[in-house]
Amino acid sequence: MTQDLFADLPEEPRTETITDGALVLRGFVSERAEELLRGIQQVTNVAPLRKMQTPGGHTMSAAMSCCGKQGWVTDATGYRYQASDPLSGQPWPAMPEVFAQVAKDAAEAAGFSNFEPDACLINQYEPGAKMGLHQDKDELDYEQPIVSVSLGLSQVFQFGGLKRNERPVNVPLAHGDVVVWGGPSRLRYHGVLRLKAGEHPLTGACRYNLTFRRAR
DNA sequence: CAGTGCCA
DNA sequence: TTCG
Repeated sequence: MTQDLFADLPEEPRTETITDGALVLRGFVSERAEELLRGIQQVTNVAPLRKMQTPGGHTMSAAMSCCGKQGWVTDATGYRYQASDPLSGQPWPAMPEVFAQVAKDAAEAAGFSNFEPDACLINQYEPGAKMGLHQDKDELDYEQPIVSVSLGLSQVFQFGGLKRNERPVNVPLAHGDVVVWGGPSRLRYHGVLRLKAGEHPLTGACRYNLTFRRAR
């Protein structure tokens, strides 16, 4: 007869606090990952991933697309949310059902009830791609949290302070992890370090990040 | 106003 | 590597 040696041990903590109002939900979407990846495929078939230009005239290293009522874009004009894809002039693809559900569930698990995102930014990181420290501040209502889903290769997330000069903490994020931040942490600087080369059985040589926001 | 990039 |  086999004994369950772990039966009496406390369950592995699945939730980690980064700061007040910022949590990592480890493996929160593991079982819905393939469905999420199919959603990414559907969206990017219509609104292709593209590397956008910063207002300063530089090309971002992460390729981006969007779905939902609003999409985040950057070009020479600046950062903004807009309802249409500048590549096609068409509305962004609708947010797949599973996207909205995952975002709501994760926000709820982190203590933010009734989160209804109207924007989902899809970031694709290939080896060498990164995202410098920045604040998400193009949204109207800072009472609404940010929900960030990691799929594929692991990448180091940096979570800093309300000022750029505060040293960020490094948080390695793996496939299936979700980060939720809001409240006093809503405007904290954050970013990701360069992606290291690797292979993931579901995504190959890249990482996807879904960032859910209430833009309006 | 620039800017999730870049330089010193 | 940290800084603005």
